[in-house]
This record gives sequence, C-alpha cells and structure tokens, in this order.
Amino acid sequence: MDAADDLFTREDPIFSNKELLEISHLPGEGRIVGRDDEIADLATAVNPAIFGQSPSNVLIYGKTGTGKSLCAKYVSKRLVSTASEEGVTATFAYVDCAQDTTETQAVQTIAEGVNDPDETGINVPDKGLSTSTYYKRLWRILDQRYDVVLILLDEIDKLDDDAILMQLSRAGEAGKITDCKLGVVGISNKIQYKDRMDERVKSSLCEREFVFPPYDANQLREIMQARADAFHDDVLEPSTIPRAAALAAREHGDARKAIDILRYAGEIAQANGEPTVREEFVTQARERAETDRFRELIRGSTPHSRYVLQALALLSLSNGRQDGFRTSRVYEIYENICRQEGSDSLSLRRVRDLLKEHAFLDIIEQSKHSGGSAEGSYTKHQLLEDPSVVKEVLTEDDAES
DNA sequence: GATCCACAGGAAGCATTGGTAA
DNA sequence: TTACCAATGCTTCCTGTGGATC
Repeated sequence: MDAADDLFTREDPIFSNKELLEISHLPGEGRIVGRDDEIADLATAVNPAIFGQSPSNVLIYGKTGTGKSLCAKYVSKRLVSTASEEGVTATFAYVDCAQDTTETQAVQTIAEGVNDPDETGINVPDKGLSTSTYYKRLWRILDQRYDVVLILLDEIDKLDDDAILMQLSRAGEAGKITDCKLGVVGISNKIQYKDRMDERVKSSLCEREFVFPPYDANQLREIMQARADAFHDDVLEPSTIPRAAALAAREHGDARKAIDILRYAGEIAQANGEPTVREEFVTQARERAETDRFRELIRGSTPHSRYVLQALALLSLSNGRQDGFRTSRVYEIYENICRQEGSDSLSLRRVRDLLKEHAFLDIIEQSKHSGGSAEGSYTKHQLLEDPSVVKEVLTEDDAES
C-alpha cells in the first residue's frame, strides 16, 4: 500500500493552479491586460443586445495571441449576464472555424451550442443531415429560446466560403427568425480577409471593425505576472518572466506563445526536480514550444501530406539556405520518398494542393516567380520551421505508427 | 506582336465512408 | 432497409499566366 502511494506525488512542488496557464482559460475581471480600450469598443458595438435589440455585427482583426478571442468571449459573457438583469434572455455561441471549416459543420456547432433538447424537443445530430435541415433547426431553437444571440466565429478566414455569413447576417431580414435578434462577431488573423468577402456579406457583416495590435514586452510581462499565481510562492525566479516576455515580444507579441513558454519552463523545472523555475529553462521551453506547435500542426495529416513535407525538409537540409524550391523539384523528391515507402505517388496536381494546405497552416511559405521562355510562372516553397525539427518530428511519428 | 511552354489552379466528377430519418 | 446527405481524397481536363525569344 505504502509502495503504491510512493508512486504518485501528492503535492505539486511547482504549480499551485496550472489551469491558469491553459490556453482555454478565460481570465476573470482585472486579469485581461492592455485591452481596456478594445473591450470597451466591443461592448459599445454589442450594447443594444442587453435591451433585446440587434447588436452590431463586428469584425476583429489581429495577429495570433493578441487577445481577440479572449476579449470577444469576455464581452459576450458580460453581455449575457447584464442582459439577464434587464430581463432579456441572451446567449452566445462560439465556433472555431479552424475545426468547423464547412458551412454545415459550423451551423451544426451553433445549433448544438444554443440548444437544450429537453426544453425544445429538437435534436441536433453531429452529422447526417442536409445543411438546410440544420439551418431550420437552428432558427427554431433561436426563436423558441432566446431574445438575443451573439455568434462568435473565430478564425473566420478558415471557412470554405461565405455562405454561412450570408445566412446569419440576413436571417432577420429574410424572415428566418422572428423573435430572436442575431449578432455576428467575426475574428480573423488575416487583415486581407475582408478583400475576398462577397460584397453583400461585407456590407452587413462589417458594420464595425477593430484591429488588435500585438502586445509589447511590458504588456506581456504584465500578462504573465497576472497568471504567476499558477505557481507556488517563490518558485518563479525574478528574471524568468522578463526573459519569457522579451522572447515572446521578439516573436510578434504573441501572448499565447508567452504563456506556453512559461508553462513549459515550469514543466522542465518539475521534470528536473528543481525547486525553482530558472531563466535558463525559458530558452529550453521556447524550443519545446516550437516543436510542439509543429507536432500539433501535422497531427492527423495523411502519409502523403507528410512525404511532401519530408521532401521539402530533405531539400532544405541538403541545399542549405535558398529562397525556396520549385514545385517540380519538390515533386521529384516526393516521388523518391514514395518509392522508398513502397507507395504509389499522387498526381502533381494533388501535391500542389497539399503544398498549399501546408502554406495555409504557416508550415511553409510560398512565393510566386516568373521565369522566361519555356519557364512561365512558377511557385517556390520554403519551410518556415527548422528543417531538422521537421525531419525529427516526422521520423519520430513514423517510428510510432 | 506572336509564339513558346512549364506551371498554377479552377471546375467537374468519382469512389468511399459514415452518418440520419423515415 | 433504403434513400439521402456531407465530407474527404483524389483524378482528369482545361484555361490562364508571363518573360524571353523569334
């Protein structure tokens, strides 16, 4: 019995409340740093909702880790509770469009999120229904249950098309819903997103637009300081947070990355049996954050999608620093890899699409070039990750599978 | 100005899988 | 059980691109 007890550590010597360092953690009031103006602007835009009126549709831009989703969720939560004090039934639905990329998946997520089958008697299955059926059920749920609903579409640029935006932004006008008012908050990392929107969607969805600037080193330090009670007292050495903030500020002011680095630094200290989180662990944590990010990006990708990346990594490793490799060159190496793996290679057309998918996930960068006679226009591809990290992760995954 | 030609990428279609509703 | 639907992963076909060359 005692031996079994020794197997586990009853008390964590480093973390007192690790939840504070989770990406999904929504900080309470006073813990959101450097976003007072943005929160106030957002609240003004959706303010009519607390009286049961239509909130403005909003589009929020900003790079990764600038607090867009955090502020949108925070304002939505506050809106729901304030509306309730005014006797208005409100809610919000959150859709991660990176997960739900198609119109059907997104509508299903919204409908499921706002539904209570016991109350409405409406069932919203995960899949199997036509898109129009999901819409019909969603409209019925909204009219039955709510006066106002705010729909947060995170990473809206990852949606396949604008169809859902058209439906949501015009649901009231089109008479799809009669008792419920709808507001849409679109969140995008890409400022150019608006350019490719349908004109009709643009006019109704972009009533208000906000741009979230990246955090500077001081703000990042404050953000991390605000979550420092994730650790026990005196565990964080004084130089740890400033060092992590400086590193993250250098990399585009990404708060998410900064918090990741802090968490990893704590885990490294824990794994080494150290009583404190030292500055040197921050550097190691940064490397681990990079590898983990890449591992997360390629998780679940098909073997051929990996072979394409492997081809690019091999080219990068054997040719040193170049401004990228042409599709035809990547395809040649990819075909060799397929032969080694004893697998039939996919068509060049398909490989072009796979490369484009990797570029979309910011794993590689594509650049357009023009040759001359008999060269035409072509694309060059370059890994954004360290090629040796790519090779290592792909090899270790192959070994596992 | 016409031609060259490797390459990019849109469109259409096919096979398969995995689900719901009646 | 059957009809229907969405999603995925792929191929084939075809048109457009663009700087050098004739």
